[in-house]
Amino acid sequence: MTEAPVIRRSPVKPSDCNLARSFELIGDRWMLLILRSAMYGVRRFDDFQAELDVPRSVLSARLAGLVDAGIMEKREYREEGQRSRVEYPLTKMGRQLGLPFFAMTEWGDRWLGEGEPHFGLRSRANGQKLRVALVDERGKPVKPEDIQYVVDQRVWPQEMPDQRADKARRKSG
Amino acid sequence: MTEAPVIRRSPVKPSDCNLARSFELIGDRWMLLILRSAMYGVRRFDDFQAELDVPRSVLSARLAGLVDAGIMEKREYREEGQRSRVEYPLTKMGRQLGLPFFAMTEWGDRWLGEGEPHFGLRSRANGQKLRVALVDERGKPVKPEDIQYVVDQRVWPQEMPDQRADKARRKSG
DNA sequence: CATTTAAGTCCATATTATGAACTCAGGCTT
DNA sequence: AAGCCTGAGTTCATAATATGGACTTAAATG
Repeated sequence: MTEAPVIRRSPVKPSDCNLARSFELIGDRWMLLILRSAMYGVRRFDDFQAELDVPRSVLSARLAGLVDAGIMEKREYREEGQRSRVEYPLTKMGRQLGLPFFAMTEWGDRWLGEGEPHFGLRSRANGQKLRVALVDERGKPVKPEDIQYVVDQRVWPQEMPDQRADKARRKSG
Repeated sequence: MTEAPVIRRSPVKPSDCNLARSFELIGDRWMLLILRSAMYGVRRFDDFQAELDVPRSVLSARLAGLVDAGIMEKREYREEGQRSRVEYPLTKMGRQLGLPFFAMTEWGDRWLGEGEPHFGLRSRANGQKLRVALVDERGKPVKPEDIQYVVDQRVWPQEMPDQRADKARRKSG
């Protein structure tokens, strides 16, 4: 392995970086936890509050931020013979956080989990477990050593830090 | 589409959820931004500080937290004829955040980006752009409508909120 | 009409962040 | 040898947020 050069600045300024923008938008403990619950279908103020034990004032502010960002929607609805209530469903923008969140779940399963994870995805077609992978334009998974970083059409010195699916060396081991 | 039932609790308690654990560990604006820079190879205290303009005291605390979590390592190193310095390289645990971060980047490109994104991944083998996808055990991408949630070996009512690769309806449009 | 439920707001206290200045050690310069 | 520079922090006063509990409002229910 060659000596890694010292890199003093990232090639993408935080202010032009969509990852940094995402983190500035939703990189907050409560927002992320609210969104996790929302992914499972939780939609009501008091349900978020009870599940997460988040202070009501904070929840109120975070939901407003999420609505503001377009990730959630605030909607009145009325169940059969009930009075009208407020709900906060995810918008499409919010629902599409599913993939990053699932990738993060896999990371947590590997590095923070103890025992079998409670949650996973499965193919309805063949019952197989699903995982997140990098695929090319034809949907073909790429070998980790074939992954290149590209910044403004140019290959960036480093490779993808680590995608080796090295044989589950679990924390517990 | 059937009426979505009201879901009052997520099927995985936050305290048993590896996603929630991940968020509790690194779900913090500065940590995430530090990790973003670290993914590009930034490793030194002053470089993080200058790039992110994070208060030095906060940076100090966050780096300690990341080291503590096992995501970064604190190491002395000495360049040719220089005095010894401190660096904070990612551990394998840290490098493996690459995939969730890239998934998040794609989300940001779609929903927060203006114009062409600055960063992407490419296959060295055939030059094709790479993207994040859900694949089955054989590496075959699954159709969005075939995705099932599984909680403790049981199928959970809802589907994956949204994986439809619906024709790029960009914010800018 | 009193209660209950849902969805908040208000407010005093506690915690954390911010920004600027300061420290400390080693190597470099003159 | 004395002073200067750099990297990696620490310290501290002030500012901003979070926390937790009580309170509010509105509609439905007994």
